[in-house]
Formats: sequence, structure tokens, C-alpha cells
Amino acid sequence: MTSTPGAVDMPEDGELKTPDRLRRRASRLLSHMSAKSDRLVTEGLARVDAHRWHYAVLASLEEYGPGSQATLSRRTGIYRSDMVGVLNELAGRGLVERAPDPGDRRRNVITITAQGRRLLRRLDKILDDLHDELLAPLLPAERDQFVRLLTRLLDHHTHQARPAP
Amino acid sequence: MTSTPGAVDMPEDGELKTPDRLRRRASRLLSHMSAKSDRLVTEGLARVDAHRWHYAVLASLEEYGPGSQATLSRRTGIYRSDMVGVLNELAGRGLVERAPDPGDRRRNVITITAQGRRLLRRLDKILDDLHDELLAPLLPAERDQFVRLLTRLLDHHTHQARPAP
DNA sequence: CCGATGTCAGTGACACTGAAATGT
DNA sequence: CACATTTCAGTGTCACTGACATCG
Repeated sequence: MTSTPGAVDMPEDGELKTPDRLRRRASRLLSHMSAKSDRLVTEGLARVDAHRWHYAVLASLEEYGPGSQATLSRRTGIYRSDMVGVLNELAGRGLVERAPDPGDRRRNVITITAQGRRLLRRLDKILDDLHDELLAPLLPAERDQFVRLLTRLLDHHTHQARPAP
Repeated sequence: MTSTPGAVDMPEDGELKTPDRLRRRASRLLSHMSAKSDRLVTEGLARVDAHRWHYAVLASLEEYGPGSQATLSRRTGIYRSDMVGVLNELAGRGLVERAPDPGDRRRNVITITAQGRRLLRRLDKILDDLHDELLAPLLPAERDQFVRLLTRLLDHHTHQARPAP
């Protein structure tokens, strides 16, 4: 047993009766839930030797079309510096093509390949299942609302201009 | 200007007309939103020389009463390895007291001090403001629902027994 | 002997910085 | 010249592991 005679009694989180609305801060909920979600997705994708940024880049390419590395960076939220390595990976696996932009010789134009599209289909299915697991306790309507609320929050904070770097 | 004559046209995220429901995955929304939230809170607390775990530990102590380090660890989600350093910090600032548990000589009992409570009040106010900023685009009722949905999700995934370590 | 606790040393992932080379 | 792009070489943070000594 956990309790020892004479020892100080220490209530755990689970033993609480009333939900502590005071301390259940949205920021903490977000942090912890995001950690769970990240682990779930990362592990799910690792089972097929894929990573989160694989999906992010491939999906972005299919949705918005080819783009420079800086463009992809802005679309996916992956830093320009890190994008280099990600694209090395993806190009090495034949999932994207990296070619110099004839119109602006600073840039590379990244294009998704047929193989990239095939992997994307597969990852999409896997992510559908993982999201079913992630959002399991919510009804379909609640899932929609959750996504809508999150989207509005994120849009608000990304369209907010950042202080000059 | 961004566009150069002859260069490949690359739509950015902001120029899109229809919201891409396909790609707006909950996991990605959570990750990105959590990142924003974490930065907001971290920066806000840094302005008064405090950290996220300061608040987590102090709030946990005030809500649930004194506890061992392992107990605090479970309540706050901070790893028990990391809790050592956190408590060194807090004890060094006179915000908590660390005393051996007479009933179980393995444990330390951590208690919040009067000064700790004072800081907690202050941090609570600061966090209230930060959350107003964080949840700005949502109406009060929507904020409640957002927190409720998050809470249900998190509860589901934390009460799920983890595979044996 | 098994398990919980407090501690330390260390790892891996990731967001982010700084700076250089090249081009507009 | 100021600015954008690609790249590389870092830093800091944080969740997490492994191991150890102490104790129940």
C-alpha cells in the first residue's frame, strides 16, 4: 500500500473531489495535452519510419503546390535552418525534388514526387486513426468545435505581428 | 516587394481563401498553439523573474497542501529528477520549506511559506492577464467550453494506464 | 526482496540564434 | 546598400532515462 502509518497524508491529483477550476489553467492544459498528442503522433509515425515534419512538408506541398524552402518554412512552422535537414531527408528518400529556381537563383523550388504523394496518402490514413485515438472522448460535434476553437486561437496569434527581430 | 518577375509563384499560408479542413489536424493545432501559449506565459513570468514551474509547484501546494517531492512531481507533471532543482530554487528564495518527514524517513515534506503564498497571489494575477491575452478571440462561454474539452481530453489520456516502464 | 524516494549525470528532440555565402 | 535565401554551427530548454543510496 501507499500509505504508511504515521506518515504525512499527501493527497494525489486523482483523489480530488471538486475539479479545481482555479488551477486548471488553459496554458497548462494546452502544454500537457500537446505533449500527449505529440508523443502519440510521433510514436505512431515512427512505427512506419516517418516523422511529423515529413507529413507537414508533404501535406503543405500537395495543398499549396511547390515552394521555396523559406516558403515551406513559413507554411509548416519549421525553422528555415531546420528545413535544410528535413529536405535532405525527404529528397534522399525520393519524396520531394529540389531544383534551383530559374527566376530567382537564390532559391530552390521543392516539388512533391509521385512517391511522396503515395506516402502522404498512407500517412493521412495513419493520422486519421491517431486522431480518433486522440479525440476519443469527444463526440463528433465536439471534435469539430474543439478544432474550430483552436483554429481561431491560432489564427489570432499568428496574424498578430511579432515584435521586430 | 516579395514577388520577382519570372520567379515561381508561391502562395503563402495567409493568402489562402478556403480554410483547409483536411490539413488542419488537431495534433498540429495543439502543438502550435501550445508553443504560442508557452512562449506567452514564459515571457510573462520572466518579466517578474519567475518560471512556469514556480507557479505549478506553489499552486499545487496551496491547493492540495504539503507533499513529498514525488507527490508534487505527480501533481505538477514535473519529473521527479527535475523537481530536485526546482525545489532548490524555490527553497533558496524562501518560497517553500523542505523538511524531512518524521513518519517516512525517505521523504522530504515540502510546505509553502507565507512569502510563497504572496508570490502565488501575484503570479495568479499575472496569469489571469496572460490568459485574457491567450484566449482573447473567444467569448467567455467559448473559453469555458475550450477548457472543458481540453480537460476531458487530458483526463482521458492521463487516466489511461501507461505501459509498464 | 520488492518497491518508493531523493539525487545526479546524461540524452534526444526541438525551437531558436548567429553568422556566412550568394543573389536580388 | 538593404534585404531575402540557403546553409551550418551552435545554444537553451525540457521531457525523459539510468543508475545509485537510502529507507519501508
